[in-house]
Amino acid sequence: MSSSNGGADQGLPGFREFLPERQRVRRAVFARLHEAARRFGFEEYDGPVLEPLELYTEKSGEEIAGQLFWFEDRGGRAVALRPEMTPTLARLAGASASSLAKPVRWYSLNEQYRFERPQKGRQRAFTQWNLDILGEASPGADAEVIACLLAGLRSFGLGEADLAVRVSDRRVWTRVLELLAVPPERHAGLLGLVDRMDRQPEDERKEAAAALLGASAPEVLGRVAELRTIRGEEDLASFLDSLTADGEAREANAALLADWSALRGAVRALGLDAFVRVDFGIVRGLAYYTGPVFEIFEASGTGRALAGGGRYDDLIGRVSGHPLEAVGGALGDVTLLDLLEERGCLPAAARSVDCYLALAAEGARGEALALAGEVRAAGLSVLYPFRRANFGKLFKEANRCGARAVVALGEREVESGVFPVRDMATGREEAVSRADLVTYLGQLSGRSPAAGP
RNA sequence: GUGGUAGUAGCUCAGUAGGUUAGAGCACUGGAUUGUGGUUCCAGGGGUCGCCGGUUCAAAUCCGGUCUACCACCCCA
Repeated sequence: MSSSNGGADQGLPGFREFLPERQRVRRAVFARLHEAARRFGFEEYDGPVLEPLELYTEKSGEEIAGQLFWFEDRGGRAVALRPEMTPTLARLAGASASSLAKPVRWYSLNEQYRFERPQKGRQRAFTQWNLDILGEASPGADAEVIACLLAGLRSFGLGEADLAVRVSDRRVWTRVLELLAVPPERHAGLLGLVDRMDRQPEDERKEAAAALLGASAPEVLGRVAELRTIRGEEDLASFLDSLTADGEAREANAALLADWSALRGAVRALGLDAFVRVDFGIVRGLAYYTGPVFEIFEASGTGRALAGGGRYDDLIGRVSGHPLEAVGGALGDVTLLDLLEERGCLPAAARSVDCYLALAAEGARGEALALAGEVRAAGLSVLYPFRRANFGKLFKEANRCGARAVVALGEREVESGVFPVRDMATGREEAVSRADLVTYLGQLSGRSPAAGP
C-alpha cells in the first residue's frame, strides 16, 4: 500500500519485493531455467553487481549513462550497477581466453539494473538469464543458444502456439545497405528507423529518412520495406542478387547465404523449425552484434519480446584485447513471470515441511525438542509449536505449514513411548515406537536419511 | 524526460445531489472443538479514505499541488 509521501517506508520505484508466497514461485521458475541450462551443458558463472562506469560507456557511448544507476564512490571512482552481463562476461572471458578450453558454454542468472521508468514488462531491477557460447564461430552455436532459451520457456508448458523466434542478421542488413550505397555512418540511424517501422507513422518515417539519406531515401526505404517482408532463404537470395549484377558481389552474397542456411539447418535438425521464422524486422538495438540476431516473442496475444540475443564476435576483443567469437542470449524474469501468470503456467510451489510435532502437553516439550533435533540431523524439515495447544489447533497449524506427517506428542505418548504418526495426505495413522520414529518419518517423507548433525 | 488514467482494511473492491460511528468478500485472530487437519457456523481485531493545502457549517466525495502505481511515448543492452 502506498503510504504517505514516497519516503523510506515505500521502497524505490521499479524495485520489486517478494513475500515468501511469491518468492517460492520465483524460485521454482528459476529452478527450471537452471535445469534447462544444465541439460545443454552450460556452466554457471557470476560477476560483480558494481562495475566501473567506463565498462559500459566505452562500449555504447556516453548517452548510456542516462539509463544506468551510476555514482561516484568514496574514492572518486565512477561506478555503475550492471545493466547487463555481457560486458562483464567479455572481461572475464577475455582475461582467461588463452587458457579456456573452447568452446565455452557459460550462463548466469542474476539481478541487473537500469534507470528507466518502470512500465509493463520492465522494472528497474530485474533478474536475467544469460547464455553464451564463446570461442565458436559456426552457426551451430547460435542454434544451441536459441534452443536452450526455448527449452527454458518450454519447460513451463509453452509450445509452438505460444512462442515464435524471429531471426534476422546484422550482416544481411550491412550488406544490403552497402549495396544500396548507404554510407556506413548512416547505418545505425537507418536501422533505428527499421526498428520503429511498426510504431512510427509513415510520414514521420519518410521525413526522418530524407534527413538521413537525402534524395536516395525513397529508393532505400522501398528496398528496406521489401527486406522486412522476406520469410525464406530463396527469397533472400533473389533479393540480394537483385541489388547487384557484379559477379564478385554475388559470390559474397552466396557465402553469406550459406552461413545463414547453416543456422537454419541446425535449428531444423534440433527439431525447432516450427518455432523459428525469418524476420528482418528484428534489428536488436545497435550495439555490438555482428551476425545473426534473434528475439523470442509471445506468439499469440501481445507479441512482446521475452528474450533476445545474437552473435557479437568483436566485443570480447574490444573489451579485453583478446579476440574471441561469441554468441549469446538473455531472458528477463519480468515478462516471463507476467506471461506465465497470464497463462496459468506458473509452477506450483506450496509451502511444505516434512514433519510437524503436535505438542499437546508441556510435559512432552523436552521429548519434542530432542526428537526435532534428531529428525533435523537426519535431513528432514521439522516444525513444532512454541506454546502447547489442543490437537485440533495443532493439526490445523500442521496443515497450514504443508506438513506431510504429524507426530502426536501428548501425556500418553510420553508415558507409553509410542507415538501416533499421521500421514497427512492419506489420513492414515500408525503407532511408532520412539526408537523407530526418525527412520519412519524419513520413509514417509520420501527422503533418505542424511548423515551428520 | 513527455502524456493519459488511477489511489478507500494485508488483498480484490463497493461507497457522489458533500451530511451521525466508512462497508463486503478473501486473509488474519478467537470460539463451536480439553486427543486429531482441509469443510462449515459464530464472534473479533484491523482504516488519518496516499499525503499536503484550499472551498464549505460539514469533504472518502469538490478544487489545487505532491507522491506512488498502471498504461503509452522516448529508450530498450
